[in-house]
Amino acid sequence: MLKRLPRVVREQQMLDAAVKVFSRRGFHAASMDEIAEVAGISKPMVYAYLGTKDELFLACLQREATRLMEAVAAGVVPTARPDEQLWNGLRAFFAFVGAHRDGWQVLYRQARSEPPFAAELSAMRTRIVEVVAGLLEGAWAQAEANRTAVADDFLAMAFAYVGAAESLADWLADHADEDPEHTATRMMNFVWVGADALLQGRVWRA
Amino acid sequence: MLKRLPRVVREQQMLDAAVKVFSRRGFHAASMDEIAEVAGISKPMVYAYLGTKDELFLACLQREATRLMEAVAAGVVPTARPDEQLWNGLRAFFAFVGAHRDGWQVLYRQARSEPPFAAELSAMRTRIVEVVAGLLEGAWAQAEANRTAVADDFLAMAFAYVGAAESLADWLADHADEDPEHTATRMMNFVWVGADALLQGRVWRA
DNA sequence: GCGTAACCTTACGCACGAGTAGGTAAGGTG
DNA sequence: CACCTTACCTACTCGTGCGTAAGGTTACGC
Repeated sequence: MLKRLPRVVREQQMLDAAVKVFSRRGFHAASMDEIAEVAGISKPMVYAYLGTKDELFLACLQREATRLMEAVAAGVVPTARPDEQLWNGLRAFFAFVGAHRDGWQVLYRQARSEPPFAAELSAMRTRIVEVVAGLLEGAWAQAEANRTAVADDFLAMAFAYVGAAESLADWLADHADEDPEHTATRMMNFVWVGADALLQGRVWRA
Repeated sequence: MLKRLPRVVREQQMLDAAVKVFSRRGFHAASMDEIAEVAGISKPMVYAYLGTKDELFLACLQREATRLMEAVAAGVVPTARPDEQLWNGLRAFFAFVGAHRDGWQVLYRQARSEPPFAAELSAMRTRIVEVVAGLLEGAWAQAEANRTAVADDFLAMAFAYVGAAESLADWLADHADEDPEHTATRMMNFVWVGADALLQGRVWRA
């Protein structure tokens, strides 16, 4: 109607629309018709450019994931101390989520429960968990702790921390007034103080 | 064909089947036909006893939630020290998840992403978060800390801990060889050692 | 200016699955 | 034994939404 636009532009518009609709409705309840309408284009164009509904969702997921990863990577200084790396990473992470509440709250949560995409998401999550586990292991080595630890221990711990971060990201997504910086501080506090105490050999016993 | 069974029995069979199918396929991909088939009964019976698909799912959710709550409540001794209450609660929680991997992994994760049920689940979650926040506040009061804290701080912290626990529950659901007791120990360690250090006034600074 | 390739549309086919109509048989109760 | 209530079935209707066929229109190279 208004203008004929080049493919790359339309594709981004479609992805924007798709993210918005998927996030509002959930994967199944979202209809290709609505996505097309929100994108201001007709349905066959969506199929022509981005493929089937599954492929479209995957494309959304990958775009958002890439952006998130890049945002975090951009915030981190690889030469800094482990705790500062963590701090910078968390700041970038929560800032991103705060700015993309839609994208976060639903794409990641959504993908998790849809069997076809769960694997994809799980793989990304695993990469993050491994990075965090690496940081922990680095800090552990520096602390010259006298206890022994297995790789699985770091992994499980990292797993828990990532879960906590995701949970706080949800909190953030729901509390419009919460400052992402503040959320990052909360997280940093209990992660690092807790981890630090643990690494120094303090253990809880029944 | 085989036997005519009383209503209550059939209802439980149907719920069992529904949980299994919902967990395997996800809410939308699960068909009422398959649920009926797994339950060894015809579809109209499901409608007659448990109502529409939404109502059926809700019934599953509520049954599982109730069981979980009861399992945890049964494990906790209300007169014990806060850390022991937490320990007992966590043990019961992970034991339950370990024994009901199906129910957990999918019902809760599933419900979260389906708009019609998200509210229900969110309410349950909030109740748990508040209990944990209460425990933290109790411990805080006992520690006679000299810093000030707001209710929101405890809530956010509890939120993060619950997220971490859920994350470890997923880990447990995926690692058939992991012992629930061990998972509970992991959790207890970093929650309590971390919280303890925090409550004693140790704070991380940039 | 004219072909052709890229952009874009309307209008459909078709499968799948929620929910129902209408009917059969079992087993208890008088 | 007549009855009625409860358990149970087969066989449909019908909406919804994915994916596509077939055709129109604008821009750009030559």
